[in-house]
Amino acid sequence: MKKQKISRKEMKNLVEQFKNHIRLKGLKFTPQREKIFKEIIRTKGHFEIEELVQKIKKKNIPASRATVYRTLNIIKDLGFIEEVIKFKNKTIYEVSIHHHHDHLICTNCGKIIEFHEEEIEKLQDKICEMYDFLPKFHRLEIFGLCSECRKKLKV
Amino acid sequence: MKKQKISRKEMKNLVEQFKNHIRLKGLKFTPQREKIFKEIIRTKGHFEIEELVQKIKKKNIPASRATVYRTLNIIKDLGFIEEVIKFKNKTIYEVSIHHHHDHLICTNCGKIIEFHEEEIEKLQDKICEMYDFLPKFHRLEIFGLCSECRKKLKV
DNA sequence: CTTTGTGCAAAGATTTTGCATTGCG
DNA sequence: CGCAATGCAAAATCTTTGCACAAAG
Repeated sequence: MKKQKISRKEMKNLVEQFKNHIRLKGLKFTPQREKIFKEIIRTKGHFEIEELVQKIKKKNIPASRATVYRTLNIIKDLGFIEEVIKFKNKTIYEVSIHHHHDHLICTNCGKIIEFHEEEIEKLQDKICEMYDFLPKFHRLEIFGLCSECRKKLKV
Repeated sequence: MKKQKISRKEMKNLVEQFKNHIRLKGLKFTPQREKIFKEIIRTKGHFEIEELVQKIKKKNIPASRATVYRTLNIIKDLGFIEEVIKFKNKTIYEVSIHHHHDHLICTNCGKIIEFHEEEIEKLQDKICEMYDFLPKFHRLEIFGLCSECRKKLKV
């Protein structure tokens, strides 16, 4: 799975969106919020809060742990990042806008393989229609053993 | 979605399984473990730890919070309950053996609608084959607005 | 009897919050 | 300027752990 870096233009766009959303809510657009948002967006994939806090500390971005948590919640409420999954005692976030895939998660080594299957997406839409349910996003995770662990464990 | 109660026979069977598994691991089968296990199994669907702790307290089952946590982890390792999902700050467990369905989760009211779609299951198997991945269990969750909240919010 | 389990309270880990101060709009 | 955001440290949650005692096998 190739991860192309997000373009400068794309990022600018997203930050603009974020700014608008934040202002619409009567909140303020601060340097901290901008930088935290950018850090998150750059995470193409999954991330943990602690990881983010460390990254921010390392880059000398002036934002306290409390601010990171608070900002994270705002960004979540605005829908830029997705609800959390918890696996093996680690809480993992995902960036919604990058999330056009589902996951195979190895319960042995923790590896996450991404995939995308259009047919499944279609079936999901069908189900939502059946239940008159308006989907915002979804996640599909299959837990099991990856190829390597299978060999190692001989199963 | 109808929830038939688990039969006495079924329960006995499961407890027996649990006992065997636990002994195979060189662990001991204690009254606390049995009772906690039964409480969990009776939960046809989703449950939170705190809920379980309270239920146990209310029923005067002699098991401390620590024992509940410890037992929960054993039961999880043995595969009777599934990895955790975290949504809206609540950590939710699921009983694997009851879990033959997927979920529509309303992000507004928190309602959980269960569904099962054989086609999706088949497609998942196909994908696992493609990646030489051995599936143990999966979860598919679609987040969005349920019929009622749609009407209420007029979307 | 030996080894593991239990309860308790304390320690860890993670996330939230009160308050004085700073800074966006 | 006024109201919201920030930083800090303290508080609130959630979960694990050390230790002395109890109980399973």
